[in-house]
Amino acid sequence: MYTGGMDAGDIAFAKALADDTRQGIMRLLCCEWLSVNDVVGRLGARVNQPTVSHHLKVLEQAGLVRVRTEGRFHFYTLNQEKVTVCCGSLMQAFAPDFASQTHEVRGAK
Amino acid sequence: MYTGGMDAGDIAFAKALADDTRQGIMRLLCCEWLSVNDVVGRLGARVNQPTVSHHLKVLEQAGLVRVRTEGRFHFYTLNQEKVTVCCGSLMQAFAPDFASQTHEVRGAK
DNA sequence: GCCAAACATCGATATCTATCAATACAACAG
DNA sequence: CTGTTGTATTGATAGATATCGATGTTTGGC
Repeated sequence: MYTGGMDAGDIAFAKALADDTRQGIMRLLCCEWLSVNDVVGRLGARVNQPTVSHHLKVLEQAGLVRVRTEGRFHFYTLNQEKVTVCCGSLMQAFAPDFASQTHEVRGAK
Repeated sequence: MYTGGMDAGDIAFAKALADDTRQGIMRLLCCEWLSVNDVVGRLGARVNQPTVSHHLKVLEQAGLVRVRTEGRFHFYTLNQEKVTVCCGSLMQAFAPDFASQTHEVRGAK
């Protein structure tokens, strides 16, 4: 453990992205709202429900997905603004010579 | 393991970033060339040499650092173009609604 | 109230990874 | 050639995490 840095946000963002299954889920949630079982279904028989729930929780705690509860269904979608902010932060930290075109994010929550 | 995606580059990039110590090293190497012992020294007494060598190897295999050998010294520096390309790729995949301002990278190797 | 569906949580396990001490390797100095 | 310095590699270990079966919890239908 390093514990000498200041922005834990970049670490949390990178950790959330550092898994194949999670990136697969993120692709599914990129442009639509899906329920947990929808995600399970689209991932095929490779992953089952508790695993998907676990990954969605990780993504939620990293602020990378939005959740909307409707009855007994929990719908998730990707938080593209968060992705944009984090990529911008990474650019500023690790590619300052290329970060001139600052990504403007209006109302990023 | 998911094994259903196509671009392993984003995974490798995220995994390389998903560690505090490695991000600390990346910050040091962002804008200058440093030898391994230079990095060890600047990290204070928190991490020692084999650990730094290990992290540098991980970063190198991810294409995130450039190496220049001079005598018995190995100098490393951050590859900002690679960071830029990977952030752009992440934006295209996970924030397509915000990825309009495509980051132009000339001669990114 | 009862059952089924959707989802979360728990417990166990296997794999991965970060770390360090010890050692090997390479280059330079004498 | 010998000793020293800079770095890489090895082996061992502790901690993290991805996965799944089993179970708990909540909601809706009857």
